[in-house]
Amino acid sequence: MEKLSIPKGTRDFGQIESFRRKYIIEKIQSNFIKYGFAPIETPTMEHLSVLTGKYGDEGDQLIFKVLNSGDFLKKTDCGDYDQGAKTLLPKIAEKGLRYDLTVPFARHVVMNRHNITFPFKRYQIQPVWRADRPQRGRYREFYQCDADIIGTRSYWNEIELTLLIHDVFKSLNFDSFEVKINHREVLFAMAAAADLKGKETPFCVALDKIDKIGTEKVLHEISLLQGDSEMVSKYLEIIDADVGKSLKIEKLVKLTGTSNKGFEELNVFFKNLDELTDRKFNISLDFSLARGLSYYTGMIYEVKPTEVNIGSICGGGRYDNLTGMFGLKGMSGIGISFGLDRIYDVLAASNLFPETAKGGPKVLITHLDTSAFKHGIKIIEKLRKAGIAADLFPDAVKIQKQMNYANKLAIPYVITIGSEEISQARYPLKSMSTGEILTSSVEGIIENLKIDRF
RNA sequence: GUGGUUGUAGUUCAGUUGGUUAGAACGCCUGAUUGUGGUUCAGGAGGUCGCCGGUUCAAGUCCGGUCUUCCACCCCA
Repeated sequence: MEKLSIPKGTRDFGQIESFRRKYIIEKIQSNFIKYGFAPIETPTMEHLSVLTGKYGDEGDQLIFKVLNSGDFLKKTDCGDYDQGAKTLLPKIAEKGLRYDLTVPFARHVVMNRHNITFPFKRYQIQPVWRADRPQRGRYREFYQCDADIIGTRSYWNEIELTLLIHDVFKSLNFDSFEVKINHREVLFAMAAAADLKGKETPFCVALDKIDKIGTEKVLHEISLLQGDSEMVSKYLEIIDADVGKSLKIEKLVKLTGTSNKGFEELNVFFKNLDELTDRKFNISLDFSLARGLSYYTGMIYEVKPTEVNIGSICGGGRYDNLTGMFGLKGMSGIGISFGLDRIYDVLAASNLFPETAKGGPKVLITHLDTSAFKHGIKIIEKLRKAGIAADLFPDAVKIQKQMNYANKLAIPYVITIGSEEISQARYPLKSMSTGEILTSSVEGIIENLKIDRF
């Protein structure tokens, strides 16, 4: 028989991993709720017509397609085969696994537009699938945690989501991250002023790589686009300049000779952020930040860990016409997406999971004979009613084995029951870390466990 | 999608220019130890060397394919 395995880029999560993932999800979710978002869920599969064409040609290739059920070759003939995959595909597959949560969300909004009250705030925490080649921090199945506000253009949305980013990472005790801000309109102005109109995308893609490949190579890559290289090298100077945000904006306005609403919105954003909150932020204005997804039209942001090299762990931005792809125009919105799997990797690398994020019982009841086991059932009922995660060792085996079980599972407390305990109704509560034993009534044990006395 | 890389016990890894019965450490199981775990000691189980094919008297070792791992591109959470 073949060796058992799981598909490339997918993973099993053991008990500790699962519990830790739940811990992160719980923190993100409670912050979403605190900020007034309510959940929705969408199906794992969407029609390919919903998914394709929304992520660019590259993206379309990375969508997992679902083969039609039954005889999927029924609608095809030899000619289709000769024409190649592009012709054949729509005839054998009409569904695909969702690639992100934003496009299904847009579809949901358009489908339910008459029942939705705008502005609509929803959050969504579900897995997505990409047929990418796996790498560090890059999986074929991974979770996104999205929060979007759609149907409003208020400057407050940008502020609110920024505060949300702060609060989420704060609640995870994680502070070595940097929030980067930019604006799509500013990028367009930069491209236009450098004679690169119509080549915005390759311009942005090249600019975005500045951290990775350095200014020299970025300059070279952009020079291949045949724009105004001198202008571009001045951009790079401003990007590197160690000056305040408003001055940076001012310099770029002067250089490009244009001042569209992007520049203005950035100014307003930073001014408001300073006025409205005393939260400590590592937040910067980075004119090289581009972000891949093409549907963004306004402010964009990205969160990168500063001490772990794993790419971005959170990103988002404003889009003016997300639902336009499904025929509903004039619906502005803004969204954010936390990458659960990468956040997990970063917290693991930084050793930031609390001891409590491991699950399992808090106390194990061990027993010396069958009557002790039966008595244990009564005790465990009381413990569980009191809300204590408790377990009763299920088999009649030597006490060493039972202790060993508690030890292996890192169960912090053990109660041992024998004939003496039954007759006196007092039980020894042992701390597995210190070895100390406290003997008391069941009520006393419950009290001790609730406050972690020792 | 392009280029490279990895695969031997549950885990981390040895394994010489192809040559008898493939090793270690840790982990696991049993006992020393019939009401209290972690230490120690003694013993034990566990591998068709990723899979398929080829070269050879002989393949864990060489060759081809395939899958997998990780990495660099592309792109991205």
